[in-house]
Amino acid sequence: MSFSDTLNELVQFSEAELHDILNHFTMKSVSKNEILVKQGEICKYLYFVEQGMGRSYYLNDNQKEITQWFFGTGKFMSSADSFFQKKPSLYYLEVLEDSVLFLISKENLERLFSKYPKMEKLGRLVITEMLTNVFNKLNAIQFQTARERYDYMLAEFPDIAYQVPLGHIASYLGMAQETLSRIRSQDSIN
Amino acid sequence: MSFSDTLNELVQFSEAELHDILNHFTMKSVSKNEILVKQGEICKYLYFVEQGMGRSYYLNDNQKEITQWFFGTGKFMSSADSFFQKKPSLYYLEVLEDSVLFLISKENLERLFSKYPKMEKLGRLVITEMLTNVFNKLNAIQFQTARERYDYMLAEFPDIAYQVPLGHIASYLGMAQETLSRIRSQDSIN
DNA sequence: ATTTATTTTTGACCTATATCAAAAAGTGAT
DNA sequence: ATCACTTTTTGATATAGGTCAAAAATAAAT
Repeated sequence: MSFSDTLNELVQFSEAELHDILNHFTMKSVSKNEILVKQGEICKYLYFVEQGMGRSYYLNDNQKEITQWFFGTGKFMSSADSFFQKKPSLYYLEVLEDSVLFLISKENLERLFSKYPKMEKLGRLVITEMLTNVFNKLNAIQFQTARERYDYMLAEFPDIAYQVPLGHIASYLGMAQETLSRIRSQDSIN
Repeated sequence: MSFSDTLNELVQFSEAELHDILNHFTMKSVSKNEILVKQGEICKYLYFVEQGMGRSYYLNDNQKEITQWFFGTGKFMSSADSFFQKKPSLYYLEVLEDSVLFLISKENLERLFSKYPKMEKLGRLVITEMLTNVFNKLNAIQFQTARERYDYMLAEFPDIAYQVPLGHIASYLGMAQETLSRIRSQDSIN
């Protein structure tokens, strides 16, 4: 589903509105492993993943990368707090495969917000959906076994689960990568 | 800090605006252990905790209560997804001590949103703050020891940590209540 | 095509924390 | 003040999953 379809599904826009809104975004092709934002930098753009996927991650005390979130095709990707509050980002934002993104600056987004009240609603929808998803992950992580967490991953990100390095998924799920490897090998037996 | 002070701190309002906004809310006193929303019901109101505290929780497969979030004085409390999307709530909302709340229906809130664009901004601020907090908890839970999680709790909810039953905190932190009890008894030795 | 680097798998061992059970402490109601 | 009920603590035991180390499989580079 294209960007404009996604927008239109969330809130009904006219052709002209949609056209104008699209014009506030910039399309960008980025290649695999490109870093969009570094920890400590301000996240200047909100991205829409038209095609491809990305992740956010941080470095823990042992400098190990911990994946915080995956952003698949059709999702908005950003370091939300950094973007909206103009604070240094706690996370890296990385593209995991060659991707096409639409990006918008905070200033332009604000312009859209004031021009189209419906955009405010769209913003609220997108961010509450994100909040719900994060709570879901929290519930999965909080009390479930490694096996169950992986099942959650398969359900939540079926497209992503098989396309990114094992280690990224393991850290996302809060387990050692050896554990995830063992879980997967169990699966392939049955 | 009172409700109007909190609003004013997030976004600057005039006296008249503030007065009008306040008028869209209803003040309500609720007593300890009162349930505001049950799992499966639609959460009809957004609450501001003027005084007191509450929590959201759900029942796991063994019918055990799992605390999902604490809402202290000065915070907005709701089952966000249910409230904004009018979907059945996945969570109970409970008041943990005699409290004073300001509540508003979705319809009234929408009215405020369209009347005061600044309210939209406030809404965005509140919800991105929530999102940040949930991500923080996720990071704490994902890879930290029971001891470290409890430290996170003390840092994040210092007021709440000593005022609610141990079991609520343990489930919030994703550990057995026996474990939390042992952590605390370690503390009191030193 | 080889070599080099990266990622995944497998094995052995260990530890943090869960679970089960029972005692102790605390709280509320009559 | 006593009884009933709830919450917290303590002890003993079990286990899921972490850690360390090395081998195997993949992928990337020359």
